[in-house]
Amino acid sequence: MERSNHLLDDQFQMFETACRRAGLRLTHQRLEVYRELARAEDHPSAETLHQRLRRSIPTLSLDTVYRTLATLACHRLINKVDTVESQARFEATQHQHHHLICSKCKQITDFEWHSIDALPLPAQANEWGQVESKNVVVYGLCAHCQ
Amino acid sequence: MERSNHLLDDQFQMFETACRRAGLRLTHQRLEVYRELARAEDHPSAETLHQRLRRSIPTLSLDTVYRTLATLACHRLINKVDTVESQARFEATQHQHHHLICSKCKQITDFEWHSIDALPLPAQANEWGQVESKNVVVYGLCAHCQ
DNA sequence: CAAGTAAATAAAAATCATTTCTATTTAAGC
DNA sequence: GCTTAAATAGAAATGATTTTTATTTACTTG
Ligand SMILES: [Mn+2]
Ligand SMILES: [Mn+2]
Ligand SMILES: [Zn+2]
Ligand SMILES: [Zn+2]
Repeated sequence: MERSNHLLDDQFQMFETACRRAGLRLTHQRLEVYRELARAEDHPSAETLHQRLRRSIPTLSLDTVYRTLATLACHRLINKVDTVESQARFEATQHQHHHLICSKCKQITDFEWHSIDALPLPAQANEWGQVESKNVVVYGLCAHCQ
Repeated sequence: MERSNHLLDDQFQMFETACRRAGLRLTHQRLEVYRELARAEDHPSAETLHQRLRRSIPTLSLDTVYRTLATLACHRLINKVDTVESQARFEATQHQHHHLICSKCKQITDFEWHSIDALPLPAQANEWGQVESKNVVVYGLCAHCQ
């Protein structure tokens, strides 16, 4: 289930290019925050990411993690995930997918649903405005929490 | 587009019954918080609701609004809406629907999509655990913000 | 490959959203 | 009406995130 290093390297190359295009400097911290998020499969919060990164960059400050995540989300290089939780959660992947969220343990799991992706929105939605994204959020109890 | 007073009255009767069943006291504040939320069509935050309610109940405290919303959400009498925003937003309606969220003005609009409601989730989701809810969140720019 | 410069960082303080604490009030059962 | 546990108001505390400021650093230009 884990993405290959090769694919991650590709993603990382694209990230550096995208930063340059966006006029964002390639700082050590920024690269490492992105790399850690890209490696993660659990939609970590800023705090979680900070804890993980401290092992390799002990001086990294939490506000830098927050600032970096905000900057990257603003440039659409990462996504802030919709949840009902107090801590915001993030992901680096750009592939179209949806979320299963456990009401109990708050774990967020990706899933694919191509028939939805292909289905056009109802007329009401198109009249509303210009659609940018369309995602399904499923709540429930994961197998582990039942 | 506004719900009739008759329907609101019905909803309100059901709310009182549900509170009794849940062992929740029918306090003036609780009834008014619910009534104000049921009347609202804009998925207000706790703060917004508090501002509106202060007109009629000047002594109502903000923490009571927060506490009440948390209690009612816990008993499934209202919903906390999934968003990427910092302030939590709420709705009283229980009918199955989905959300259009404007990335700019953050306005949340309801829409219906019956073909999705009827469509079974992919196998991957059913293996994940016990599903409780399934909602679509659409981001984009509303007509007004374009 | 040195400056020069604007952007980014670390650390601390501030702010915003929400929760907790405590004394007081009140709904509901008797 | 009286009792009692639940709910409220107001204040203080907490948790998450943002802002401020002085310092450092990536990238430009000569
Ligand atoms: Mn995801
Ligand atoms: Mn709604
Ligand atoms: Zn779980
Ligand atoms: Zn808008």
